[in-house]
Amino acid sequence: MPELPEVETVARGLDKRVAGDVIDSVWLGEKPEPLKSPANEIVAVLERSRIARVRRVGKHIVVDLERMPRNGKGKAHPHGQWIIHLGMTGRVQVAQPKDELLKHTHAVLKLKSGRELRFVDPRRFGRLAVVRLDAKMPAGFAAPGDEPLLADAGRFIELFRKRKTPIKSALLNQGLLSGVGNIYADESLFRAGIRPRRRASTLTRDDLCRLHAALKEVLNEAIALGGSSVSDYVDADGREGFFQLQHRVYGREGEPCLVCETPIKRIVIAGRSSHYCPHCQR
DNA sequence: ACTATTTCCTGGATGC
DNA sequence: TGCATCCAGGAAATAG
Repeated sequence: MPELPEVETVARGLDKRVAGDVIDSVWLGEKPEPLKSPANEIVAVLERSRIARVRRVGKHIVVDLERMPRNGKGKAHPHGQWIIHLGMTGRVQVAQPKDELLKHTHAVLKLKSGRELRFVDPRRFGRLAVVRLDAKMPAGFAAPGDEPLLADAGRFIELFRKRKTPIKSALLNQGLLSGVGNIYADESLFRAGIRPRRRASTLTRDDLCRLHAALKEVLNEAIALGGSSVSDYVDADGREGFFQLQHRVYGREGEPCLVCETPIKRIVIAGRSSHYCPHCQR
């Protein structure tokens, strides 16, 4: 499932492949479409726009769009953004028109280069939206929380120290940090030696410092390996990531802890399965 | 202002 | 083999 490292991988892959291309036309699937903006608004912002850049913000893919001046001369100017949230099973494909249309394809963008960008999402948890860059929204889309890789230890402590909720829930709260999901929350808590049910406010500054370091470490390692391919995640080129091979607790219920051989436990916190080592994590 | 719970959605796994 | 049921989970909505 796409969390920060997977979305980063997809965004980098898309940027490499489609930056500079122009969106000629847009097809959106039948209702109910997984949209956040009205369909006509999405079409209006995307069509005839040039893709300046594709990047990640939190768990969102942000496609920065430009328009040429009406007379076609002069410099392109920032115009809007296409925001993609992959949800659980969302994928963005770069395809050729002759390529078979996958079931659950909800959007197809025809590009000037002849290729197509396709949004496919069987489970429909993904969302598409557009932002117009204007006086009301000059800076465009912003995630509600801090970027985990940019927040320093002081900021990290400030975000969590007063929360009475379990630290696992706090890590998943996108309003605090944007981009951490179930896998990387569990993996960072294991590396920091902290039980997922511990109330955030009971953690010492040292605990939070260790967690901050562990989270950055695990996210960076995962990005380096192209993310985790569990469920059906693949990147923009259809390649799987390899970080699932590095998982120490996620999905390992009953298997021996890699440090002390105690069986890994699975509990449910806020409706999410949470994996930890009862011996190594306190 | 927080926190906890429910809901959305479908494919794959499981059980009888 | 076939059908029913359960489960996965990000985030919005709802309830407390």
